[in-house]
Amino acid sequence: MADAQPRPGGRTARVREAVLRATRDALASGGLHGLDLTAVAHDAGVGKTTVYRRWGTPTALVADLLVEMADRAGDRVDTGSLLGDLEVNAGRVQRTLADPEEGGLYAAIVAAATCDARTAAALEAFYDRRVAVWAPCVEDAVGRGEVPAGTDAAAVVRAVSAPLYYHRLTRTTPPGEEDARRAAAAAVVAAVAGAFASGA
Amino acid sequence: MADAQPRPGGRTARVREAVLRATRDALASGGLHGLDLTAVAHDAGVGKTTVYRRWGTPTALVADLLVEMADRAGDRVDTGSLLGDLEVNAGRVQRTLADPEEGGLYAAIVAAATCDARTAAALEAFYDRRVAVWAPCVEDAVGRGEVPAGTDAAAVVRAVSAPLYYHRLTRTTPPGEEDARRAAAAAVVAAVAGAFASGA
DNA sequence: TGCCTAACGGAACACTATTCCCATTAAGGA
DNA sequence: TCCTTAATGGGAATAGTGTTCCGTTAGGCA
Repeated sequence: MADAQPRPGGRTARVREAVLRATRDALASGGLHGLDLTAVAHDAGVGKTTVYRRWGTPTALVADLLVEMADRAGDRVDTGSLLGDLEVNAGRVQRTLADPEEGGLYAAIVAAATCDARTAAALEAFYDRRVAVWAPCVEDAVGRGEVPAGTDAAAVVRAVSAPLYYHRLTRTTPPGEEDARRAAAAAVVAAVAGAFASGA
Repeated sequence: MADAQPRPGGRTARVREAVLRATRDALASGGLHGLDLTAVAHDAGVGKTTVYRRWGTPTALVADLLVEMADRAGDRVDTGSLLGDLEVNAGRVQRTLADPEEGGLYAAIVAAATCDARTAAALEAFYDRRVAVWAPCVEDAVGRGEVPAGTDAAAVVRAVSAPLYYHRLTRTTPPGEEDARRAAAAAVVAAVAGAFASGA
């Protein structure tokens, strides 16, 4: 997104990395409300003019952070069964959301996306990439005959994350391991029953 | 929450109503970012000092709005089957979230809750009330033998809303009727299979 | 190695959000 | 009906935040 720069050399790259790290820390600890560009610039050790010129608004900063985060998305696993794969996925999502810092970061990013269309587009792209990484689990399950052909793999993957995010965003206690197991189990059962088949 | 006032008579109540209405409109059209207390006061036809004195912050305004919204939560339905009941529920949630104004309002409220603990508590209370209204659908289904005894009714109700909210918050296109049907169907299938049983 | 220019950093500037002050209004009770 | 006082409303003062200017630094290239 911001990589087509005429001079993306050493200093520019270092500044971006430092600013995004400071942005990440600020979001994790103070949420979207605590994202002050002046403070971010100070924590990153760069002039605030630089932050204003290159990003301009808090939400643009979040959008760029999402681009970087997408580059670090973890790989899928292959346990041999859909339930096993999705339990691993659900566990990772649950631990991320339950962690005070990481969970706050994700909540703040979702909040930022509600305030700005570009950030919303970046968030969608971020989850599209994560879903694309895990969708093969479902496709493999189709190949093994675990779930019906025509199953919407992306929908199944999203069905695992959905209750965990919903829990994190609408309740004051974070989701636990039990919630993760339920999320995976419910998604698998529904997928097996054909609830995510495109024709149904 | 703000009802134990020494003099909650006519004027005070009218001011609160007008301010909350203006808050609702501002959130629906401009999101949390567009919630300017001065503008809210002007639109409500009250002095800005009043808004600052009684509420103080945008998130406090949202928290009070949630108290009022909880008082207007719609009733459950009784179609005679769990799937029928939850399809109605899912349809209402989906239409609410897909509506540009209403959907924006809910997204903004979720965003506000990520910024402030009191607002988060109000949001949780709001959904607790809505879940409590619909949980009897699941309990009735247990009574009819549709789903196993020991099923966590609240979890089933939340499982219907979760994918619709997740969709609204993480994607740029709103959830559609097909998503609502899938959400209800998946929740029912999972509940029938015992995925929401407390023991499992 | 040295030039050219993009990118950066510090400080002044402009603007908006918030609070303070005090006159005015209208609940609630005798 | 009148009195007491909580609550409101408008405007000025203040604080805090966002924006811009301009000199300095350091990539990129010959």
